[in-house]
Amino acid sequence: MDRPSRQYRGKSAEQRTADRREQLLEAGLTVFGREGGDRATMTAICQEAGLTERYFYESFSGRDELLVCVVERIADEIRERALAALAESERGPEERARAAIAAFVAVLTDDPRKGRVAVVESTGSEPVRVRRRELLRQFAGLVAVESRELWGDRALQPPHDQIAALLFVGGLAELTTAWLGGEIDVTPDQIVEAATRQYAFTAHR
Amino acid sequence: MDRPSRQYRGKSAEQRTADRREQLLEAGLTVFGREGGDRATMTAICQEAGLTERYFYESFSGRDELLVCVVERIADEIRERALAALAESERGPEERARAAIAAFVAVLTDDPRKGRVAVVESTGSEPVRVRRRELLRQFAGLVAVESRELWGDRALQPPHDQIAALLFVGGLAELTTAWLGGEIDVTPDQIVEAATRQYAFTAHR
DNA sequence: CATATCTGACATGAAGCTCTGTCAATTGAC
DNA sequence: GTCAATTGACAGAGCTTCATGTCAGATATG
Repeated sequence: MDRPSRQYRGKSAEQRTADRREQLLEAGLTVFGREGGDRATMTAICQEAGLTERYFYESFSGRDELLVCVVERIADEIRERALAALAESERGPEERARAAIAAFVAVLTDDPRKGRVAVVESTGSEPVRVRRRELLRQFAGLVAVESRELWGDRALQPPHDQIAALLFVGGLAELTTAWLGGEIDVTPDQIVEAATRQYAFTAHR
Repeated sequence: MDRPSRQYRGKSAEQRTADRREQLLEAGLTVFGREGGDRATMTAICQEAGLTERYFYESFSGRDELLVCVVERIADEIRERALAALAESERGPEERARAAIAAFVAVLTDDPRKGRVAVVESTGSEPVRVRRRELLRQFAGLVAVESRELWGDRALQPPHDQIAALLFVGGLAELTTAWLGGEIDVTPDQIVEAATRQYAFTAHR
């Protein structure tokens, strides 16, 4: 009933809980990105985090909830950095698009774990896949809205804008996957260039 | 040492083995497509096929080998029907591309199990994912080769043709996924149309 | 019919994961 | 210093799957 909460190692109960949650998310990103979705078990993540399973349930209901959070944080970062890139960019439509795409690719290349999780492993387990789809649609919507800003009257009308956005986002994901897997010999710049070119064509009429 | 093989229910030992293999592949397609990659266990597949685990090992070394075979058969069918569509089509480059794309989409829509397996579930477990990537690259290469036939001198040079092909194939997969999941309100025709339009633009200079 | 092969149902053990519980050691509050 | 809160290590039950084994009944052959 009462709350026998007190300081421990100079931190409040809330801070400690938050710290452990952060440790678990970080460990989840590491294991998920390194070992893959199959081996990203609660046991493995707890071991990586140096915490007991008990603390897992303190912050998450189970494996899937954590993995979804991991994916979500990456999506947040991509969104933030892409929007920031758009805010900074003041040039023409195509240049603005290029800046946003470059920001997206940069997130995935700066931290390989994030790249693998976001683009490869996020399609593994069902709950994560569902969330991935929602996020992708969200980005597709963002792309569609931004297209209207960029192209004005020449922007596509629904549902053609959604179709174009999905074609664009899916293609970029596949291309990034191939690059992350070392299966195609291209530079991140070439990826950005090709994606920008395609976007510039498909996002308006 | 010797081969105590004989007829059983009017079939030879080889036929019976082949029949069971076929049953398992069919059951694998059904379970894989209905329940998803997580639940497509050997146990479940054997139950669906009405066979014992013993016969599983008769034809496959394990779960992954069967799932890879399932994916491969779908890929074969897509390849065959796409090439057949190209062979029948005698019109211009864009029309030929449309015919091939329509054949691809048709395979996935004629049998929803195949659609889900090929486009959604094939990204689940690692060995299947690896095979999926190989097949996608193969198709991307096919797209690249065909582009050279279609566009001649105006076709892209390596690695730009591979980049364009991956952007195209990945986008088509994502769009098809959204459609199969009922997340976007489009018709197969619209998918074919949008994909054709994009292909016609990105596959040459 | 007699015998060997083939089949399908069931049993079994090993392994991994989830989730709960126990308990000694550490740390902070009084 | 004393005591309660907190932590981390570990044990263990329950579950699912994998992989192999057993065995009675069905089927073909002579």
